[in-house]
Amino acid sequence: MTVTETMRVPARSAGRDPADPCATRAEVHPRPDGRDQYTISEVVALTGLTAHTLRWYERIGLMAHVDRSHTGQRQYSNRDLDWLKLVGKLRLTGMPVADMVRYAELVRQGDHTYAERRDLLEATRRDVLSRIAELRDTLAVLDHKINIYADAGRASERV
Amino acid sequence: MTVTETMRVPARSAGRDPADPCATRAEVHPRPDGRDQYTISEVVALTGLTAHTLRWYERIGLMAHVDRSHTGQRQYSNRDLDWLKLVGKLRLTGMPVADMVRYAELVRQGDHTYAERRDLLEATRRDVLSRIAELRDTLAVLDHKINIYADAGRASERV
DNA sequence: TGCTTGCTTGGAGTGCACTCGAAGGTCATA
DNA sequence: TATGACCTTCGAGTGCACTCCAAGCAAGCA
Repeated sequence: MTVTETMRVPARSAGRDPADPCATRAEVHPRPDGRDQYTISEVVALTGLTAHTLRWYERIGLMAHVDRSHTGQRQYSNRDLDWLKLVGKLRLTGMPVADMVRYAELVRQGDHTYAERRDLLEATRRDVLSRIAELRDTLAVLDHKINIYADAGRASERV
Repeated sequence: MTVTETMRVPARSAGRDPADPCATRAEVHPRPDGRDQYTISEVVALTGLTAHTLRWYERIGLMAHVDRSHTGQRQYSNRDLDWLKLVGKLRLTGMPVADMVRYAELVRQGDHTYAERRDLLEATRRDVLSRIAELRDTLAVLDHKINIYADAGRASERV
């Protein structure tokens, strides 16, 4: 992978708009080494997503435009990483990408969309709760079946 | 929908092979009205699947061949309905259709596949457990975000 | 007798979420 | 200076799980 640690000084791009696109304010979690610039391959290693998928996320508007170096290469910030972490969680809930894009748009539109964002998140929360209930139910069915097979196994041993 | 209640006498097909394809033995749950024959549109109503999907399930081997009337129309049994219910549960776990087909094949192959079926089910069980854990985790993130928006809302009220 | 409804078939089409390929630019090291 | 690693773009391709279509048969009804 080689991940050449260039670590240039934040040219002028680190000072992003304080009402930033894709993270809830005051929620940026700096990574242990204190850096705030990551190449796409570093983000690949950190998130488990592919570089293709990261570029695609940006193309469809699921991520705000990522900073570029003077040669045009992407430089992801801690804020971007936080956003990707949230996206990862939302993806696990089965939320369609289109809905996540909608949420990203709301974030980009600024503070006056708080209520709508909250509604969206609360609807998702309800979804997650019912998915958990479904899975519990499925677990019960699975356990029932597994027991049947276990009993059958024991019965055939006794023969 | 019209579901013409023909209710013919089980011509000769109800007496299926006791080592039946797609249900664990002694697990047929008769429906309240005591019937054991359903047209495809009745099954659509009972399962929420489309007729297209039901035919497709049969085509790909996710269901054993369904009985036909003398005119070639499908007649689903209670056993088929039980199987569809299990498939529905497995589908909720995110199990790929190909894996469900594999399980259906094992069922069709008879009793000597019990151990393998059980392994498959236990692997699925582990998956379900970890999905539940993931969803709980996501729930925590969601609650955290929702609280932030709620606080922001209260703060702006106070202004 | 014709019309409508509901069913049959095989094959083609759809939507989603990636996933890949081709052509080309930049940079550090041999 | 050239080799290789890494990046860029846009457009096309993939795999999954359906979903639909066209042509045609059977049964009930005016």
